[in-house]
Amino acid sequence: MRPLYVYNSLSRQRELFEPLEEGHIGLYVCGPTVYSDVHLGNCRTFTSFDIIYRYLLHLGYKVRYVRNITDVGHLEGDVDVGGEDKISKKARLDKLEPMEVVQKYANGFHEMMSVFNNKPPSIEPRATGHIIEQIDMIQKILDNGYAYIKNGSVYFDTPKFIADGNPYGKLSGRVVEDLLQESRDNLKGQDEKNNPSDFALWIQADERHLMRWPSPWSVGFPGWHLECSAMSTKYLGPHFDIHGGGTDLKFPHHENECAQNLGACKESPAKYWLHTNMLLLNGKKMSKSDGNSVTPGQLFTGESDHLTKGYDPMVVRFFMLQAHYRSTLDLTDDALLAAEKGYRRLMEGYHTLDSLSGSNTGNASALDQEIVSLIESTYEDMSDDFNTPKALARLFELVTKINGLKGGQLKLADVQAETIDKLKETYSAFLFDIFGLKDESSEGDSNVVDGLMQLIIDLRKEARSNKDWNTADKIRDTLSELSLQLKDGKDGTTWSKI
RNA sequence: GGUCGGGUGGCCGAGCGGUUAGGCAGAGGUCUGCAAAACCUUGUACGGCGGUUCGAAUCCGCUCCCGACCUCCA
Repeated sequence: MRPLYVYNSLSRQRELFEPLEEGHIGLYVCGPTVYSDVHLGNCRTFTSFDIIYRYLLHLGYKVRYVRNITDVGHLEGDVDVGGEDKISKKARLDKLEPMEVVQKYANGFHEMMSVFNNKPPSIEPRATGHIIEQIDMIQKILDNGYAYIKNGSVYFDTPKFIADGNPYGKLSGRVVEDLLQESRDNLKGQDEKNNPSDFALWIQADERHLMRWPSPWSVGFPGWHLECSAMSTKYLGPHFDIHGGGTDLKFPHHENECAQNLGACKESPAKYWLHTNMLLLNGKKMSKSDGNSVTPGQLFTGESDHLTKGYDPMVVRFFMLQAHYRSTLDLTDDALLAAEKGYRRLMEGYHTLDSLSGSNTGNASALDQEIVSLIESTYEDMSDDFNTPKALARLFELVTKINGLKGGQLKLADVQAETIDKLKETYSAFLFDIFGLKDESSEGDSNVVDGLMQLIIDLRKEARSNKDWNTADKIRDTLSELSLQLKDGKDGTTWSKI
């Protein structure tokens, strides 16, 4: 298998990827909390991991991809300052059952994932379906002495954990002394926790809370950080290959996951931690409150002050591919406009390539070697921490070759038939299997429309050969008003939707 | 305030010690009844000031901006 390098947040270095078990990979990604419509930033994160997942599969690994759905335990604000469960709050405000809220937004989330052509994970566990596992894990942490009970709630004891030499702060780069110091400074009398750096594992709930379960400590609900630990352990074991999520989850969520796993199982959950960076809008973080925000829906329809038009989901996906997953990506109308054209060029390249066929079985020429080496580079770039922008650049260089072969600037006779086949295989593998793009132009057009268009094109051709420019231009202009564009080429006229 | 990341040509965005990134826009050209589209070719760059080096966008120091996290966040 081709060597793969990944940037590990834990070591802050690019490392050679070595699975714990030959040929198999356990991948856990923190999923969404389903209390409102999917955020566009979520879409970038899950699309990034979708591409990672797809590439691992393409390399031949058997991947168990676990991505949870958080349907309980995610609080707004902190427990001790009256933080309320996000799902529970939404249910109360909308007068719905919590599970109605969960179902509604989980459905919406799945639809959006499908619109972006993201593959579903192998397992999509929900927090509410794993209350028993979470209670078990809390008990283990208590048994190991890293948690304490206060008024029916259970808290993780960070000072004790640190005092025993455990690496709290390693993943997120926090300095332990600072965390403890900060804790002492901020400690106020009314806090239920012994220490502000402690976090809730189990939260006692009163009758107003809609989602409550019995536990050895109280009727309540689990803390947010715990679910991921419990579910990743259940489905991937206490130590697995890759844990992913957005970089904003590094602290405290992922740091606490590490602590919980160490506290319960004495093992750090993942060998490699991968973090995706944020999506910005016009250079700033998206935020609903100050209006700097675009929903996926608005992006597709163009109904937003930030956009001049709507964009196809595949254009958006292509746009995301143009940046590395660890870099912030700035969404602007100009950038999307550029991405739209680039995406079309890439797809056109695919169609052009499809129409080429090699017949040369002779020796490899310089051009031949150039193409083979570009193919190889595409794989190398992708294997270098999933560098999609670089791999994409190689593909565009191949487009130039493909167009040259089609246009006659390059000689098809110089390229071995075998190379053309390999090029076709690689090109389509990257476009569709790895990058997960879809060829929208070939979808949804019925035979009737195709037939009618061909008839119109034929009639116009007749008019043109009679030098009846009025008729020819009238056809062209009318179709143009219907957003149908005619393209007069050397080999006849083709059409497409604008 | 603390921690971390970043400032690359008109825009987006790779690269991170010597090589053309790539896409879009611009310019020139091919094709064409005209136009559009498509295709080909092509210019422009590394926030500022110092330093290390034969050589720096890439390393070091200072400085100025920007962003993220530190509290729910993908």
